[in-house]
Amino acid sequence: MASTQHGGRERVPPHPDIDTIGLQQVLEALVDPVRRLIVGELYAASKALSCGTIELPVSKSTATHHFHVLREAGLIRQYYVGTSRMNALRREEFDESFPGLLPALIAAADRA
Amino acid sequence: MASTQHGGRERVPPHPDIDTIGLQQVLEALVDPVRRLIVGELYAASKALSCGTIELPVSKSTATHHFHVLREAGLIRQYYVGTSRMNALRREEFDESFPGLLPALIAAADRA
DNA sequence: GTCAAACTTCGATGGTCATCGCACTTTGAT
DNA sequence: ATCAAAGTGCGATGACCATCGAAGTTTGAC
Repeated sequence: MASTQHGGRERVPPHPDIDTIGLQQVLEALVDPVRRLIVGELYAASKALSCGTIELPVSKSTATHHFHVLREAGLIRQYYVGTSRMNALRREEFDESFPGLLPALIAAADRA
Repeated sequence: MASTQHGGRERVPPHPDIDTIGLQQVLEALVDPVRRLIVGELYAASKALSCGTIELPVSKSTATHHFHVLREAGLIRQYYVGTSRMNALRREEFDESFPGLLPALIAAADRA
């Protein structure tokens, strides 16, 4: 009865324009260590990774929440491949709006 | 009866070594907009400012709390001059431990 | 010594957020 | 058509934190 082929909600919610995102939102996203872990993995991989590929110290539902926050903050792009949800860092776009921020954070994380 | 000339607690608590400070602590400090406002003012002033000099949209007791957090995160140095508590950004020290982070944040804030 | 100025400290309060388990959906394979 | 895999959505819960007012402290001025 229900829609089988994306009749209702889109499978992946819309991604925000980076212009509409403020520093506050970005920092709120990146202040969480689990989310920084995700960003770090995506940064290191330099390619899209499925949610399951990234090992996180939290439950699946919590992980979903974190990916959601990162998407809303303009940090990652998400799309489906089969049953897997892929995540890619919006590296260049983000760098245009917040120059130097991501590299500085990655460097600080690596130094530790 | 009580100590008049710093007999008990020090007037200004000790400042942490920047080496002992992690990225997590720094981000927790800078995620608050009021604290970023303080940092921004100190950055722009390029000199120490008393607490009262910086206009903040919060009560005095809350302001005290924010300065406390910034000090603990290694971002500012505090000392007394008379009854005024002065605050100076630990700009160069901080830059050594977290290169590029402060400039990136200031730039992002200015862009808005 | 008295007073005001400039902060600090203390508790209390309220809101926000990370976390979880469980039920549900969608997809691909058998 | 079944089944397993991969995530999502939904309360509920607990912790943390920004905020305030009121009382206290320290200093400089008169």
